[in-house]
Amino acid sequence: MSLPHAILTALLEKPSSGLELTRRFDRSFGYFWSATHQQIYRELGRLETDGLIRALPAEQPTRGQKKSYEVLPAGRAELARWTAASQDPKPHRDALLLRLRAAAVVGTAGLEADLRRHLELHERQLAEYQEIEKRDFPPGRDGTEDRLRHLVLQAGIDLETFWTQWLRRALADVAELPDGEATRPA
Amino acid sequence: MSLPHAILTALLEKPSSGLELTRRFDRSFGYFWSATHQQIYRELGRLETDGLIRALPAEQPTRGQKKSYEVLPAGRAELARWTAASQDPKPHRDALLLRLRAAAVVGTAGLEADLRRHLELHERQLAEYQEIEKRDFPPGRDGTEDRLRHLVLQAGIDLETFWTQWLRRALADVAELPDGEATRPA
DNA sequence: ACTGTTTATGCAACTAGTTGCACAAGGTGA
DNA sequence: TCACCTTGTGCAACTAGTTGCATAAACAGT
Repeated sequence: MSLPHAILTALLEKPSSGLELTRRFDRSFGYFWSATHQQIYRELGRLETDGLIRALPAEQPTRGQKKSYEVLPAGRAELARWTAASQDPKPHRDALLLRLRAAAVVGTAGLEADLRRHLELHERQLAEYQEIEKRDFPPGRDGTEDRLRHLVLQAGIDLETFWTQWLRRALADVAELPDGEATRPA
Repeated sequence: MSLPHAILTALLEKPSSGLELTRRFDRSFGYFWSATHQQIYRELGRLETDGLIRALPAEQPTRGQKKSYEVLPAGRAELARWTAASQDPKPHRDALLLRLRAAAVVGTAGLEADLRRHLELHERQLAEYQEIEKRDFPPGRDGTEDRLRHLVLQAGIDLETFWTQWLRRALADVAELPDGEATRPA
C-alpha cells in the first residue's frame, strides 16, 4: 500500500504529468520505489477520485495532451499520516540468491554469465547514482530536506557498492568450482 | 514466478511437509525468499498436480496428518532449467527509504522511534545469521554446495550489516534535525 | 498528403502475494 | 469428559504488481 504515497511524495517535490512521473520513477526515484506507467496512471486516477490530488488542466484534457497533477491539502495530510505511522518491514525476496542456492543442488550451468551480467548492471547503476550525488549534493549544502534525501541516495549507493563487491566475490568463487551439470548427481 | 522453484530447492535439500517448509521459509530460507504457509500449501498442490513433486503418504492423508513431499525427476529438471536461464533483476521497493524521502517534505514526526525499531530488528537478524554461520559453516569445510550456500548466507550477513550501519547513521542525522511537523510548511 | 515514429494516456486481463478464516487431530488440565 | 490450546492443512477473497495492447496527437521524412 505504498504506491499512492510514493506518488504523493513525488508530486509534492514537483507537480508532474503521468509521463514525467514515469520518468522520475525510472530514474532517481527508482532506487527505492519503482512503478510502471500503467500503475502510475491508474493510481493517479484513484488519487484524483479520492480528492487527494487534482489536475492542473492547461487546455482541454483530451488524449495526447499532457495533464499535470498537484497535491491537495487532503493528500498532504494523508502522506503525513502514513509517514508518521510505524510499519513492519516487508519480507524480501531475491531471485539471484535463490538461484545460487538452487545451483548448489542442480548445478551451476549458465550461472557465471548471468552473474557477470548482474555485475555490469549494478556497476552501471552505481555510476549513475554517483553522478546524481555529484550533481545534486555538492558538499556544503545541508538543509533538512537535502540531508534526508542525501541519506536515501547514500543507501542506494551503498547497496549498489555492496552488490558489486558481493558479485565479484561470487564470480571468483564460482570460477574455481567443478561446474558439472549437477553437483550432486540425480 | 519463483516460489515454485524456491519450494523445489527446499525439497531437494530435504523432503518436508507443508509445515516444515513453512518453518524453513521463516528461518534460514527467509533471507532470500519468504512465503506464508498459505502460499506454500497452495503451491505444493500445484506442483503435485503438475507432476513435479509427490507426497510420501505414511498412513492416511487426512486432515491433521503430516504429509511430506519429495521432488520427482521432472521437478529437478524444471529447477535445473530455471536455474540455468538468465533472468532480469526485479525492481526493488523499500518502504523505509520512501518514508524518509516523504519525511523530507511532510516532516519527521514519529520517524526516529521507527528507525530505532528497524535497527533492532536488523541487529537481531544479523546476530541470528552469524549464529547460523558459526553452526553450519565452520572453517575448513568447502564442498561445492557448502561454498555456494555460504556465499548466499554471506550476502544475508553483509546486507544486515549494511542496514544496521546505515540506520545508525540515519538516526544520528535525524537526531540533529529541527524535527518540526513539516520541514517545508504547507 | 501519407506513412511511420515518438510522446502521452489509458484499459483489461493476468499473476503473485496477503489476509482472514475454517477445520481436523492430538494433547493438557480441571 | 469437556473445554481449551497447539499443530497442521487448507480455501476464498482481496490487494498489488505485471503484461499486453489500444488510442490519440504531434512531428518528421518523402
